[in-house]
Amino acid sequence: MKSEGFHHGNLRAALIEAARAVMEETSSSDLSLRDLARRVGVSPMAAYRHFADKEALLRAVADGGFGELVLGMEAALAADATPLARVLDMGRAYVAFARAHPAMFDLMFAAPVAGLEASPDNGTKAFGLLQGAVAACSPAGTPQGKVAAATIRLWSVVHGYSRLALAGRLVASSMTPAFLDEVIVPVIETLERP
Amino acid sequence: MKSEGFHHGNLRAALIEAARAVMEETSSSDLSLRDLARRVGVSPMAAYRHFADKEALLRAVADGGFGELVLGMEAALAADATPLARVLDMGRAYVAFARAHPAMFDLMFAAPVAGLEASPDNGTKAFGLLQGAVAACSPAGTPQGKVAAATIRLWSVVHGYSRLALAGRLVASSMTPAFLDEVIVPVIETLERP
DNA sequence: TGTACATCAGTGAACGCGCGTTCACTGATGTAC
DNA sequence: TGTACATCAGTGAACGCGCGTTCACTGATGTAC
Repeated sequence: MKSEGFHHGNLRAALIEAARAVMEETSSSDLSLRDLARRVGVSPMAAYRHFADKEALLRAVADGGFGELVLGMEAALAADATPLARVLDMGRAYVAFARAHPAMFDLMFAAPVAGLEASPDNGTKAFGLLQGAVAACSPAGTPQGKVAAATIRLWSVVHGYSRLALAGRLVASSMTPAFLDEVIVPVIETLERP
Repeated sequence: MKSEGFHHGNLRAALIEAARAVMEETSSSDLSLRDLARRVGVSPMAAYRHFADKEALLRAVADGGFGELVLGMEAALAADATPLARVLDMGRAYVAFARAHPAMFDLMFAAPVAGLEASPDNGTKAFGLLQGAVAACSPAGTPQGKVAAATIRLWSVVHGYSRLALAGRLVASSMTPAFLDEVIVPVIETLERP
């Protein structure tokens, strides 16, 4: 039994979870360290035991978001039989994630990330998943550059669609699942072409 | 001769221009009304003579950004002979704008815009330009829904590519003009297909 | 088995800041007569 | 041609707020002997 005393137990996780909760409530990625501490029932300074500064906390929250996105994409991977169906479902999962968690999605791509090659995060993992799925669709012997371009083409289309939807730039009739498929499918069909 | 006295002359335009300048300097879309007033040499309250509140100022700045984007897209339209080349160049212009003015691009798509159908802005105009260019590529008699999907497909790909680049999610080799073309061109080729 | 003590994980007050906006105001401008 | 006066476009001080972070600190924990 965990005592409810001086020591919190798992403050790090609790802060990250609080951040997630705030974003769901407010649909905004504006987070305040003080507010998170308040919600967890801890003094503002307690956060500094677990994170160097606010920026580090936010990066941890964002990485958690990417982790969740990866789970969704992996589920899509597992659910389908053909490579093309897998890619389509991954794209759908990507957009579904963005629309279900708009503030988190915002945070994940908010700050320009530096040194990503040196220390890959869950975002890198998500990209890797997509790249693998795209490669599986490409004819044997397709040059690596073509696969890279196809991956970014697909990522761009689902990412851009997500952001336009969240920014309120798409009318309602452009946000149905059927319409999304109409947007994505022709891009996927470019994968098999020589 | 404009007196340098009590009255500023064109404070509204000056504030918008200051916002633009701050964003170029800082590469951030974090703007403070007080800071803009300070730069223009005016008291913070003077801004309220021209804008209802900070939000309204930001919307005006963003609309100016969309206006500039429209200019770039119109230049692309005028510069090419074939419908397909026009669309490609518009896509290039879109990405070039985003990369040249990252903070402005951020601001333009920052807040979810409401009531866009009731009062269209320059963003709507940009979308209209793209839609027209896409329609010009489509075979005669292509149903309106197909044109709409194709437009959003293209918009999504250039928008998503821009954002991924700005977020630091693309490696350097994926950000060359040639690579961008490799990303866009297959999407444009989907336009002519039945 | 008991206890001294290093370490861990918090507290709490305070600092300094800059923000958006309110309020009541005043100097400059231009127009009607 | 001169002037009264409404309107326009600013001023300037203040409010109340919440923020990230500093500093010095203390209570809880667990381990070596």
